[in-house]
Amino acid sequence: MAGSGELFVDLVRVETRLWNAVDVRLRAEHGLRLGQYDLLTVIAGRHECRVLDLVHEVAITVGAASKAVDRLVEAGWCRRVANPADGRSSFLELTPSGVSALSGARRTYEEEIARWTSRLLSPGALEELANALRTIRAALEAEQRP
Amino acid sequence: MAGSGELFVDLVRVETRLWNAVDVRLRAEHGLRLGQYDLLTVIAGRHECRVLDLVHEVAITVGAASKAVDRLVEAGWCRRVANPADGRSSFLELTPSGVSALSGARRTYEEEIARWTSRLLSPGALEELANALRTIRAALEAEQRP
DNA sequence: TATTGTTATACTCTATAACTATA
DNA sequence: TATAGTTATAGAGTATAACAATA
Repeated sequence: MAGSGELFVDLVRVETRLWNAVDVRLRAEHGLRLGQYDLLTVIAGRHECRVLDLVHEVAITVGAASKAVDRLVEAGWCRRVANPADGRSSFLELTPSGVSALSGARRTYEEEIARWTSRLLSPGALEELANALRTIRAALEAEQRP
Repeated sequence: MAGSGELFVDLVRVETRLWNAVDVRLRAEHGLRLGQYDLLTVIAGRHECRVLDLVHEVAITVGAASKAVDRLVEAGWCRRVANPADGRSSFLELTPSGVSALSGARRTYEEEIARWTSRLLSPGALEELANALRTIRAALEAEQRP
């Protein structure tokens, strides 16, 4: 049990610094924040994505998600379309501009992450890391699921 | 190179959810936020800790660090003492109340993190994960060093 | 002139909760 | 009554920059 705390500190520091490194490049080269890139990717990857789906996937509050979507809409990358089955919610869809912003940013995103992962670790160590993170993520989401 | 993006998303989700899980328990059981626990640990672990040392260790801005220290002082966990060698900066020190808050919180912190790491992965997988994170952290800090 | 730290502005996110509309 | 989402408040973070004090 001792030592897990150090592991967590390393996890937090890596996440913070890697997030910042990717964010700096996305903002400079594509005018897109990493948080927005993240949301656009979730919207693109779900069939009928609602605000609450973003909340559960990204683990932010409903209010923050609602305002973040406002900013995506304002930037022209996303729109709300009526949900015919439930008048309380809308489905979120990328606009053509959103699709193109996302695909332009993806190259930078993958490249910067690869600099600190696949170019730094052996294929075996990378695979182990990916497996461990998947395992922990699944356990956390199983318990924290609403 | 493809697939590193997924790894990063898992890293971010694990960090967010694990941070939240620990933060909830620390606030409920010890009246301490995880961000404050983190700063107090850094201060406790450095001989003559200045505000700029927090900035470099935790990767926050100078303004945020200065205000965070104000709140630690206000809570009675920390004090600024004059730096005799440099009148521009102070050394940060834990008060007895800060030392006891930290040691009380440490048990909860280690226990909650262990739930999602050492109790979830084999000793070998845990060791691999710790090594990978240490490697990536060292590389990021070497490049981002001020 | 450069460094350390404080302070200020504007924006984003947090927790929390009131509120509307719909199921 | 419960759920989906919007809106509002206060507190804490971000970026950015002006600023004071000291090196």
